[in-house]
Amino acid sequence: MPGDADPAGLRADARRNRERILEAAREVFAAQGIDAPMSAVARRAGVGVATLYRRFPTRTALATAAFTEQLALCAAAFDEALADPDPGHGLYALLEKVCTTQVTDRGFAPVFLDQFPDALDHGHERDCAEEGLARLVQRAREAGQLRDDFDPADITLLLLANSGLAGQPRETALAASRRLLAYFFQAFQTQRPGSLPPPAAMELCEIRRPPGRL
Amino acid sequence: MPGDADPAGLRADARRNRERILEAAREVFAAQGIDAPMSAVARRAGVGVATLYRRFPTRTALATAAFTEQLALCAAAFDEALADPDPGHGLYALLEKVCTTQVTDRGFAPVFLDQFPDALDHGHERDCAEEGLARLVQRAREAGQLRDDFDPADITLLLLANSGLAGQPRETALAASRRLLAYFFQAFQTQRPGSLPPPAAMELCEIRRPPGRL
DNA sequence: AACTAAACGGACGATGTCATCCACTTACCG
DNA sequence: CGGTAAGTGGATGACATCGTCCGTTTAGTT
Repeated sequence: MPGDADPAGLRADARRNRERILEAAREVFAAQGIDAPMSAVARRAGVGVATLYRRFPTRTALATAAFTEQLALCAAAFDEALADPDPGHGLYALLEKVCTTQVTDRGFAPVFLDQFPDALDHGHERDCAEEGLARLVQRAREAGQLRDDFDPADITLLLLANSGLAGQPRETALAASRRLLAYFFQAFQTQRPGSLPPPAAMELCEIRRPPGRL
Repeated sequence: MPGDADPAGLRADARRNRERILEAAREVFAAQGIDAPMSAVARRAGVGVATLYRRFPTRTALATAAFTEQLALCAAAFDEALADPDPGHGLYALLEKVCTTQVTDRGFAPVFLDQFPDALDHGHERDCAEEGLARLVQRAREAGQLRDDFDPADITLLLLANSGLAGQPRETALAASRRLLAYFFQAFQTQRPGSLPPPAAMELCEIRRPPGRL
């Protein structure tokens, strides 16, 4: 993918502008959502649109680069979760981290979901993330911290549900996300007599601009 | 609001076209989301854009009119829930109905949430819907079917979370929604030692085009 | 059948975004 | 310094959608 070509090879001023663009993109995307006008990003960065397009040929390239840091944080949380001796706690901490970011940064959710589970890969082999997640779930289940009929797809379910909270004012969304997570985790732990409806294999990258403004 | 002026006063052909437009709007909105081009609706209805705009001056007017039927169904479910001798069951049935519609009809969620709780009003006095919902919750709690720290705002939370599932393929979304609802209800019923994070008072009508396409 | 007001639909100007082009500027190297 | 390639930014054309205007068609009446 162009746009993330080694920034070290750039001239000093270009590298400076690249950073300003990324910062502007984070701000604008967080505030207006992922499909804010490119020109708005350029204006905020104090550069011309040409500079923006030269550095990041597509919106996707820009968004991906802009949220690399957040993605890295998620990946780190993923590693932590895998390393945590208490798998249930590790899983919870991971999901809390991701949910918080999803709900705080307006534009992050689409980027993240689009890249998921690659997003959590972060230097691991391909498919390692998905596998690691499965392992995390398995360990938590064996530790008696997840009900038997829990399915890894329920993670996806949680993340999608959480993404529905984005767009609320920041504090509200944060509070809502935490309560949602708490509800979910209590349900994840408590086995109940009746069986659950079957899990659905969701296409995470298929997140489409659902709500839209009225 | 114009657009829903008594259709009975219209000429026969105009009334016919009005129906075709509404049907087309339901189809197009369901398929492409609420901000599909107005011209697409007109084309599908087999009328010119002028006809569309004459009948429904704004997108909101069109969307509201198009989903009136679904809104009425929700309102009916609301009445049923209030009448149900088993308040827990009534509440569940109501939410299942709303969640299913939200997830099935792409464009319904924004319209519904924008009108909520008016949407459930349906002939009652203003604020009656919200009050009725509170009563429903209260009754269910007294019947021991809801935990003590359940908050009416958790209904909102559930609806928003469910709206995050829209945009998935129809069958997937349906399955996911049902599983989500099951998880939620188990959590709603099961009191647990630790306390929940506080509920957040969410602005339902503040649903903004969050995800957007990457 | 003839008349008229209602209804129609395509054309059109306005607006906003995208993404490229090109003439000008500037950082870096000798 | 001075040369030059990299970098820049605004102008620009392509494109899509919006919402209105207006000449034409048609339903309903006499």
